[in-house]
Amino acid sequence: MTDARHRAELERQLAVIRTGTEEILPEAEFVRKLERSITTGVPLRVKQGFDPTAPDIHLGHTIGLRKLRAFQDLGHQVVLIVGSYTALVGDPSGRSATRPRLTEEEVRANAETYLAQFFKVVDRDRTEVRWNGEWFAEMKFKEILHLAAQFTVARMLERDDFEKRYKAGEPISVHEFLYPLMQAYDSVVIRSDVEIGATEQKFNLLAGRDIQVAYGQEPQAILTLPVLEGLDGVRRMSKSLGNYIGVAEPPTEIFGKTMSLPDRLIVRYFRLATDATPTECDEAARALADTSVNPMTWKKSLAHRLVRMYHGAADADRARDEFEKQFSRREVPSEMPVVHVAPGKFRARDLMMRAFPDQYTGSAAGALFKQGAVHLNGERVLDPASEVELVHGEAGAVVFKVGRKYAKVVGGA
RNA sequence: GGAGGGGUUCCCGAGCGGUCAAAGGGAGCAGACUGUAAAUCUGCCGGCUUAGCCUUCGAAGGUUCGAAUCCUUCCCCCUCCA
Repeated sequence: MTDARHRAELERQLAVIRTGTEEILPEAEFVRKLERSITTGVPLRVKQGFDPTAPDIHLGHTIGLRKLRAFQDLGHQVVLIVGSYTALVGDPSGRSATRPRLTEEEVRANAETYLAQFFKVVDRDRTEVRWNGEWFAEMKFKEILHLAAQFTVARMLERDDFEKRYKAGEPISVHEFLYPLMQAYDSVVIRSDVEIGATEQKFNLLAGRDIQVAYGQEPQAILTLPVLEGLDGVRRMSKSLGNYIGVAEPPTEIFGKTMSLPDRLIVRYFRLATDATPTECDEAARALADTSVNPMTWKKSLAHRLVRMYHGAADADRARDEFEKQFSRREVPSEMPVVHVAPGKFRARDLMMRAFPDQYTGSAAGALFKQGAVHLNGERVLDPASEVELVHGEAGAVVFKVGRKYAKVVGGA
């Protein structure tokens, strides 16, 4: 390739990499690395780690994953670190409390679920997967001391989350200080050129640079990605907050959850969580700025797009139809959980609790009746003690609606 | 090692011998309204065979007719000093 060709290729790659990226640090260093990769034909080693703590991948994670995929499509090498050992510590990032520590079995099971979902976005064939237990399990105490000696307590305490916890009088365990160092050491072992992570990971990512230098390596560049707000529209999307849309969730769930998003997040979701082109995103932004446009139309289009990405176009159409049927036209959904119960006479509350196993306590269920939340075959039932007869067979099935949830009870085995 | 402060229901946080299943806020759930948006109003929000009963206020004992509240021991956290 000629210099001009290299130049053009560099620009092309940078444009892709910068899209939806929060920060590249240090930018000039990154550009040099990329340039060198293009001229020498040696792909960049792009690192991302994850801790197998909460195995479900949600849209918040996909921002990073889609960036990894973009790197792959540009010909670079993705290195995924499974934090089997770091998970035993628990990342203090963004945390106001020490994380619970996991057992090794939990870690393994979580990692498997995670990987299956990870490769829905990232290309398996162009990914090197490494478990960091591979090197940490073997590490000698002397080596740990050497690693720990490369960083000072003052710098550790500069971290916003540590500082806040410290000032607030919250406990910080010594082992939590090891977390950034472990993540940094991963970069040394796999000789990372670039590490990507969410903005809140910035400290950990930067620590990698220092540690790589301490171990005689060229420091990695870091690339941070925005944090996606969850369904409440305020707090970050996370499994523990329960405000997430998981990529492995069924089509109707993804569609429905998307529809419950606050309107102001529509464009942001388009940009960060979908494969819509920048032009398409701009179009959505322009349309939504016009107050005569009903945001619902665009939200449906967002929901459809998200389902299509993870389940395909046919499922996306079905999810939309189902949504319109159930919520716009308030009809009974085509599918709902079915529970089989031996026929007989029941108090309404008891049958309702059978319809939604393990979801309600007797008190809670009784309260829902009194609040008018329970519908039985379309009719509101206020008295939890009213008698319901369940006869055998599909024809005598009873459909419960509690709030927005449906379930069917069929008599018989 | 010394001195002091503190552990309350999902979270924050009040209570400091009976009127406490425990104020208030947040989260959550439900009803009305609606676009499963926002805002607003209302109700629920430990459990149960629900006019009553049972189990909760770090743990275990004790005092008392009666304890989240008092005493003892223990566990844990924080701050300051070393």
